Amino acid sequence: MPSRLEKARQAPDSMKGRILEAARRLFGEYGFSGVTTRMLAKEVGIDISTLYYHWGEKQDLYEAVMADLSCEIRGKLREIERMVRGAALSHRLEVAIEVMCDWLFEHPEAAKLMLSSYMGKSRSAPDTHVPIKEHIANIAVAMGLALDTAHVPARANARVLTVWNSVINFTAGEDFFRPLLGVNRNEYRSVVKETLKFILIPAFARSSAA
Amino acid sequence: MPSRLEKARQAPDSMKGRILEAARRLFGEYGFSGVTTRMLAKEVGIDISTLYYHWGEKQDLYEAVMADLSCEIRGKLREIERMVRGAALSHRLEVAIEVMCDWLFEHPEAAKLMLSSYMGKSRSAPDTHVPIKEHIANIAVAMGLALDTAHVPARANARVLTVWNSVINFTAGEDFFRPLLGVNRNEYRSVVKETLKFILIPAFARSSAA
DNA sequence: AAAAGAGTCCATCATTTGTTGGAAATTTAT
DNA sequence: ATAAATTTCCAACAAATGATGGACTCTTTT
Repeated sequence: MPSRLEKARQAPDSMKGRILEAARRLFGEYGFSGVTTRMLAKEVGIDISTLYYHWGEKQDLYEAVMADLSCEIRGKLREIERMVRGAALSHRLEVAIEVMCDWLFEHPEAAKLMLSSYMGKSRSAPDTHVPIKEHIANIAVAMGLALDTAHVPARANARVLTVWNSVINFTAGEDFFRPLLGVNRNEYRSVVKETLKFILIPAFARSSAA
Repeated sequence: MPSRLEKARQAPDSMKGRILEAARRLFGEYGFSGVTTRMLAKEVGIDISTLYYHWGEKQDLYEAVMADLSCEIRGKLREIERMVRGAALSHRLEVAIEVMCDWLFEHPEAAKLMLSSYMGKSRSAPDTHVPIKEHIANIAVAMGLALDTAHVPARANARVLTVWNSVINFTAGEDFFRPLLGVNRNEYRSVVKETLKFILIPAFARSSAA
């Protein structure tokens, strides 16, 4: 039996990887309690016990999904940090919004999983939050809102969180917001990016000029 | 047996009202699938069948919760509209943020319910979204982003949605964000308001001056 | 006081759900 | 080719869950 504490990424064509991928999609769509082991097995096209064989209990699988996601987010943020290092603040923000939106629009489950991780308790106790705290602190420093990641003022963190949340929201909620705006997929994506830049950049540009 | 299509608000001391209140709290906290009829009954301190007697199936109760919430939101938005009618745009925004935050901080389940209504599908089909579309359009007109509620550009709606979502997020996610900022309840509330005003007002003030 | 009605609870049922043991099938090693 | 290990499926179980019928209690009406 394969280890359940496996940290390495799963090959997407392996059974273990296929299960993880389906779990991510379904957990993102219906939440932890909204997904049954039978739904998962059916989605992958396998028997329930095969699922248990690879990942153990439902909660273990959920935790694996969150750990995997967390790892991916961390990588993405580092990538962005590398891209904008040394640039002007408004340019940094613009690139960050652009890149995060592009990625999250292609992985809406990721945004949904993070949202339910922030907002939702579950009586079945998968308290596996994505460890976003460090990332927020890093971004705050990168944006010049703080001098050192160990001492970031609450105000600075709150400002970063506002940006972060706005991106997560529009990507996670596309199915609900897009009909509301009456636009197609491509239009939605460009309107969202435009709006986020329009709203978020001026505030920070001003504070950086001051 | 009382009608299940009852539209009027329930007296908060009646059994039907107490059940609705508990349902709102629990559905907000754990989501539709995360709440069992037994949890609900226990929360109110009654038997399961009493619950069924008053509200029928679980889905009916959930829909009642959402309808009630929707009604309350509508009232709150009208109240805000009345308060800021005729004022300058930046003042309108400030008051709207202030009042909505105050109310949602006192009713965090409301914010959580709306979020899960936007983001989450459920296989048990309570597709009862809060009809936010009209409200967003009204706000857009009130903010001078559109001339008439029937023809609001997607851009305008998207901007209003950004504001709306930011407020919802910080109020719904207090339990997660507050430890992250390392502040107490009162500090959190004031930091959130300050941050929202700091970020959201400049963008609109600029566009209004142009 | 008696009857009618409304509200609550107990016991129970049928399904769903998480989970497991063990047999069959498939792959890998010898 | 044969044995060993790995992977998959079938069948089943116990607990949890949504839902209901009927008895009991309390209030209101006549």
